[in-house]
Amino acid sequence: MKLSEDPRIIATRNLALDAAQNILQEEGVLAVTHGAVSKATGISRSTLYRHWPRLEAMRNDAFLRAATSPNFAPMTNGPLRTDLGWMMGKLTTALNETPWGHVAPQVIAAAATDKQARAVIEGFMKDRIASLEDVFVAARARGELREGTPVRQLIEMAIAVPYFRKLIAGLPLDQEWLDSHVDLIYRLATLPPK
Amino acid sequence: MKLSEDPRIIATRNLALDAAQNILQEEGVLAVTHGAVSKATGISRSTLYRHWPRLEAMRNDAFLRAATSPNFAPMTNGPLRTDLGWMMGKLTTALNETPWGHVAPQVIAAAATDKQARAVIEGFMKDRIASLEDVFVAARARGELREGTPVRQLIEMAIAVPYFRKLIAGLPLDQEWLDSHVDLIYRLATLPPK
DNA sequence: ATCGCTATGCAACAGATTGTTCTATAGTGA
DNA sequence: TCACTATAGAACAATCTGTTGCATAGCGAT
Repeated sequence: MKLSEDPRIIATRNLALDAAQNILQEEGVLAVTHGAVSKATGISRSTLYRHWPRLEAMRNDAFLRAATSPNFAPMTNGPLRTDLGWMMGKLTTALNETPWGHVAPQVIAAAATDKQARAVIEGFMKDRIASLEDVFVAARARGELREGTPVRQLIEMAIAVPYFRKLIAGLPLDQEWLDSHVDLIYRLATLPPK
Repeated sequence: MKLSEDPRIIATRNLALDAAQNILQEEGVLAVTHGAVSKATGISRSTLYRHWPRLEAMRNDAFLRAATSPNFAPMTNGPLRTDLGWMMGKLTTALNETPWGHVAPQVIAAAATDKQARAVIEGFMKDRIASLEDVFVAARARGELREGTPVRQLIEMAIAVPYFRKLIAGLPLDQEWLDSHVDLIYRLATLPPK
């Protein structure tokens, strides 16, 4: 058997990372310490040091746990307006209802100095961009997009606004906003040539 | 004379806040402590405690210093495309060349729990939105905008993308990007009715 | 049920950091 | 020159960090 399958290890690890993620989103990266997690969970400090001898590793695991989110398999049956609405709905839900929405600002702040935090963000963004790209590629294959549509730019806009609203401006991502946002992106995508 | 005019106080305060701002952007909010600033500046800890008995106040002063930026007086002579380019250029420059571009992620992360950090962000955003609003209002007065143009939504998009690129995605804000971004916003603003 | 194996809890420790208070020194304005 | 006060520095208890050694309890296998 693999060592990591010992149920005691699993339990300790899960309990610790849940608490770490909590501390991360409520007090910031630097507050995630062996001592703080120990106090929050009842796990003894020495045990936590055994699991994560380097504090950085524990923080990174907390990042990763928060960034892990449900599958983003794109729907590309068309029409574009429908696919777009579905994908943006998924993205909005992830920001609204998973820990990522709360932890992301902390990870972003940590990315200034922490390579692993930056890697977490880049991986996350790459996924989102790829999902939307699939939607646009399928739309183009169906002939819904004219030549020269700035797909990358549209994708960036589609993602930037909800992130900006949620993480930076502190504005809600509700259904009404979502509809008008998707509508604007869609109109931009199907704009006649200049 | 006012106590605060003693040159020793001014000097100590400036030196300390410069260092605090530096630590803020490089190591995060929680790293800004009396001890860290003392070590960075040579100012003795006891002096720093005299200036800011509460650590929170020192951090907030560091936030404010970073968020203070050059005047954003809008240019509203028209045409809209020109005004828009000018304003977005100012916003981009501020993100690229002032401390705000580096400190903002830390302030945003701190805003999760720190009311003053949130106030700093909200004030900053309100300024930016108001500046762009002036541009659109002037354009409407000149008859450049049709009725029903979703100005608030356009402003949000205009601001969201550069913030997203710079703070979240880690992408550059160069001239080429700026031109195509302004172009897209302009086309959206002057879109024919559905 | 028993027996190795090992993860955990607990206590102890040095070193660093924090918040506080005191005194001596040095810069300030009159 | 003189009174005032900001600063530096030292000392202190309290807390936090990183590490180690040992006893206990849970695990899988026989």
